[in-house]
Amino acid sequence: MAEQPDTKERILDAAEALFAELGFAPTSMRKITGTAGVNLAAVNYHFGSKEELIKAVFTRRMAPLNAERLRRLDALEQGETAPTLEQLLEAFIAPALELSQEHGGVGDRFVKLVGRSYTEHNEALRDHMYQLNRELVTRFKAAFGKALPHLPRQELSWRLHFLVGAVSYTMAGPDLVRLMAGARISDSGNAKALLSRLIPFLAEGLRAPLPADLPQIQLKHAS
Amino acid sequence: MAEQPDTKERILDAAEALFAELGFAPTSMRKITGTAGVNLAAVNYHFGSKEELIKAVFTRRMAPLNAERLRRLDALEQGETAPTLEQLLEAFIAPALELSQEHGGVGDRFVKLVGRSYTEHNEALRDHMYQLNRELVTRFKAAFGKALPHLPRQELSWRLHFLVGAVSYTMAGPDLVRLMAGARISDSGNAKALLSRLIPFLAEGLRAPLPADLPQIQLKHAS
DNA sequence: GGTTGATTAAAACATACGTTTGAATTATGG
DNA sequence: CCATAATTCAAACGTATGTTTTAATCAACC
Repeated sequence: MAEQPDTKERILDAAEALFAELGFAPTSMRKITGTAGVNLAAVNYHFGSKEELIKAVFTRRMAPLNAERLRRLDALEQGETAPTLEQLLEAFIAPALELSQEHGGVGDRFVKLVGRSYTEHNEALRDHMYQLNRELVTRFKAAFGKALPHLPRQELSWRLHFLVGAVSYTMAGPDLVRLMAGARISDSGNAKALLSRLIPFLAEGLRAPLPADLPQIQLKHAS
Repeated sequence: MAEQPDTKERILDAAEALFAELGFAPTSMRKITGTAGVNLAAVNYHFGSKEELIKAVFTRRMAPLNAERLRRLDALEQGETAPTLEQLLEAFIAPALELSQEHGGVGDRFVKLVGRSYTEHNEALRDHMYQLNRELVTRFKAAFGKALPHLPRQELSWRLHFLVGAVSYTMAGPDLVRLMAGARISDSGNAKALLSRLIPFLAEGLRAPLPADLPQIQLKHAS
């Protein structure tokens, strides 16, 4: 009943890199196994199918990433003063940026992949990501709600949606747009700089006054 | 030298819908021509290849969309007072939302598609989109720069990047996240509501104070 | 109204895909 | 050290892909 740490890991590494570079559909089993230096049948043997391999690629890194995010959220919530928006944003974003610098930039591939997964046309993967992120979303949504007590719940949902969009797009977006800004995220110094750029933008966005002309909701105006 | 407006348009319509629903790779020529009710060879005859068809799908609607955006920008810049951030944002976003409601919701498919195109793994398409958006980006970047005179140029680039991310993700993102917020963009009333939600969020984000701890740039502080 | 060029049609092209098979090989446990 | 399970391997499976081909059909023009 062997279980060497070799073949499966090599497949996951190769798949992760190729998925990030090419996308899921254009990444064939032959490219994956060729890059990994293993036999073509190894993927089906170890993972069952290409679809299951895709899920495994995400699971491997998503679980530790979200655990770290929740660990930081716990730390903030155990402090004496209520966490600020900026602190919550850092707890959410920083672990992803740090992951992107691990292993000499290998993690960057995964972060890119995660951002792209949200717009991928793959229902099974979306379901899987939804489950992987379920607790995370619940916890952070509640925390942001406490930090923005005057914001109606539906408004909060939308703003968090915008937030995730800005973050995902920044991490997953085409290099074209990154280059427009003259920097690469994976460069070590720039991760911190990116964080200190994202956080004020998002924090002020979250704090924005309520839209005046929303027809559908009766707002209780805060005095 | 006939040129009936039929076959090519039907192919474009079918391809647009299928690309938005399934993505590029999983949408086969046979699905496209089958949906359009034309012969399999029609795509290669009229467009040359699948790749060229993809480009054509984007070109068809992108050109009028960006023309409308620039028309509104022109109108704002010809006014007596300098355009506000909110006005610029509306000029940029509203035409896309309006397009999404045209033709009984058919345009919604395209708007979704545009958002997704930014994260698609297709270099040729990215180049094509870059060219289609080149003038637009230049003009709006300059306009935002005038509205935010104290913001360093590089900082502006990043914030516009975040902006595009939030907008694209909102329009293209998985229905999962939209449903979380309890609304569908394509519903007619919600487009206006979405606009009045996005604009304050983005405007305040753009107005956010400069990040304090950026090591790499020497800032000229405005008095 | 026949001729020319543009369009459609049916069929086949070669290639690449994900997966399965069955034997060879390796590691494991008694 | 043999038996047994786990893994690797080369090869083939059937299917689906984008594209091309060749003939049939259609429209317009002199």
